[in-house]
Amino acid sequence: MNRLSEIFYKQDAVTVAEKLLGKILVRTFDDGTTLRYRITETEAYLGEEDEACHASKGKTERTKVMYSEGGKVYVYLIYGMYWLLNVVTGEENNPQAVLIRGIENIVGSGKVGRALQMNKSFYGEDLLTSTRIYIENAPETKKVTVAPRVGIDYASPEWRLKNWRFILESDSTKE
DNA sequence: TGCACGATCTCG
DNA sequence: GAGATCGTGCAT
Repeated sequence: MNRLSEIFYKQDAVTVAEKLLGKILVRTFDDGTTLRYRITETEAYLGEEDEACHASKGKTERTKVMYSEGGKVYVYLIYGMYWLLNVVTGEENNPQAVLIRGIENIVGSGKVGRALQMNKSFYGEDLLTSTRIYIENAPETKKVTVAPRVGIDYASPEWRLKNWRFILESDSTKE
């Protein structure tokens, strides 16, 4: 096992979002089944100033985990139906997170949450110590495409147009 | 205590 | 193009 370190998660969300591409998301279930997927698409949400970030509304029951130091899981229910998986990044009291939008063969944040059977019990889960979900290191990747984030039309152009969505093209593992 | 809405997906 | 479906946040 080669689990990503606390140092990795303490970087800012934009950096972590790009570096997470190609890393291995590991999910182990109660029956011992383990799923391992390469992360293929992410989005960064950076601080209270970022109008697209849930923390732009300040610290609430839902967003408080983003105020902890990097390495925690932030999950939330969207449209009453899908649990979206995020990774908290940065230092304590600097609310940031990276949304996992896609993993191998599963494109779409809602589908990722469903495939990994996310639920509220994962809120605040520690990726550094958890046995049921964590992320393993993997070689750096190339051919990363950037694009604006999705589903945040409510944000002003300054934030809506930032290229904080990162997509790993297929066959782009370095070496 | 109530109500509007959302970092989505699927079907038609 | 619209419906499914419900916790959260803020107004009442």
